[in-house]
Amino acid sequence: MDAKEISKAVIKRLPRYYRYLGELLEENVERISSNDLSKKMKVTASQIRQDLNNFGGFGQQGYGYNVKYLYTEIGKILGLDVQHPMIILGAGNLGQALANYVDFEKRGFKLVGIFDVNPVLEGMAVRGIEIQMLSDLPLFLRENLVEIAILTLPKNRAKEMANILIENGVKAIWNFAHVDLDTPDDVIVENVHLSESLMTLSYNLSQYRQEHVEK
Amino acid sequence: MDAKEISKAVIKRLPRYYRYLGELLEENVERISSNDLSKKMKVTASQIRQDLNNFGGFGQQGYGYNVKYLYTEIGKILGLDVQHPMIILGAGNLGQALANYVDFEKRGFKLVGIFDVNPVLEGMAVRGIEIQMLSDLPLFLRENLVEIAILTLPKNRAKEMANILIENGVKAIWNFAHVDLDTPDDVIVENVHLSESLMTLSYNLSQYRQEHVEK
DNA sequence: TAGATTGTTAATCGATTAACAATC
DNA sequence: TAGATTGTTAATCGATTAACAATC
Repeated sequence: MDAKEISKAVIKRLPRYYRYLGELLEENVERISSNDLSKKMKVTASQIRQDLNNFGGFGQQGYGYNVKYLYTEIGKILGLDVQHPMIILGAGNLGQALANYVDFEKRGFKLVGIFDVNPVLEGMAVRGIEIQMLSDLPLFLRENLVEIAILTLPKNRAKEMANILIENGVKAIWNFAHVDLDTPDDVIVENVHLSESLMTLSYNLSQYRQEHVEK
Repeated sequence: MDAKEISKAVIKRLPRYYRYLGELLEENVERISSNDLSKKMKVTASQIRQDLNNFGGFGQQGYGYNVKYLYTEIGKILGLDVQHPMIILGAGNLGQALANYVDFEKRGFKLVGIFDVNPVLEGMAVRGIEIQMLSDLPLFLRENLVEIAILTLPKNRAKEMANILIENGVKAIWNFAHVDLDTPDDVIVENVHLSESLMTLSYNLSQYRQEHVEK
């Protein structure tokens, strides 16, 4: 029904708008113009207006944008107005770090299970949720509604578990494993490849040095 | 001296090439054509050739690319052939998770210090490195060469510490705090905004559902 | 030499910015 | 009404893909 396809670039920017609007809201700012926001965010005002207009006319000529309204609307667009039951596979440091992010819960991402292979961890609780064995995952998925799975497993096991998730109807995977998952079209994958991010940093650092006369 | 400016899009793809070439190397593949690599990586062969040619002619007509050679060369471009002394600010779950990534060390990213505000953590060691108090950071920076700082602190403290890092000559910040740092041109910042990544996932999930007849 | 595949130019596509009429 | 600022079209810029001559 929706005719216009929204570009990936726009979508990637939405959460950043949401963050800035949230900050303005905390500062009790009532309205903001694309121009003022553009200065804060260091993007062009034109881009802000174009981006927002992909989703409808949130502003008002001569006035600008109502911060609270825009914040709420972007929240809805991002799906933050509904609960997303979520599990974590891999209760290592990273898995536990993510489990402890209080902010996620605030935005509707509700942790309902944590799984690991290590029997030593079994029964240990993180934020009130007991760590279960990965072997119990298929049963858990049949008995509980899970929308999002967070994968913080080594790459081989990540691939294997991704298949189990897909077979059991999980529709979104937040993948921290250093591997590209092969998934059907109806499963959303968002990758966080930390080592690639660090390499990008390293590239920029090396490059900058070469351009600005090392030695 | 280098005339041609390399686009950000290309740079972001480099680590992924590096990862795939590393895998091929492990599988003892000696050479690969842009066409075969394009199938594996699900990008166009044309893009691969264009990307690589930004840095020089690594291939050979009629043959393709030598995997080992290309892997090494991309490694050099990414600055992985030299050591990067690195510290972590924030010894929470995320900081500890990053400290424990063995892979980083393999690529030249050498952890030389971990800092936190929590006195309870003082003296505790992660991977043989004792956690120090953040108040000791300026002194540490004056006495030790640090290239990269990893920021896993809450946003207010992150901003404050970023300034201290900059004042003391740290040239690159890997920022996990939910804030955009304001840094001079000669300081490289690479942001990892995890909550924004999760929101993108959430958007795609919601969108897919709306397009494919919920209910 | 014939076949394969790169390096590179040209064509296409998409995203960003500029400009301005519409309108609050 | 006059001023401000959006929504939106048009112009520009950049990135991707296609095509093919060069060459191993």
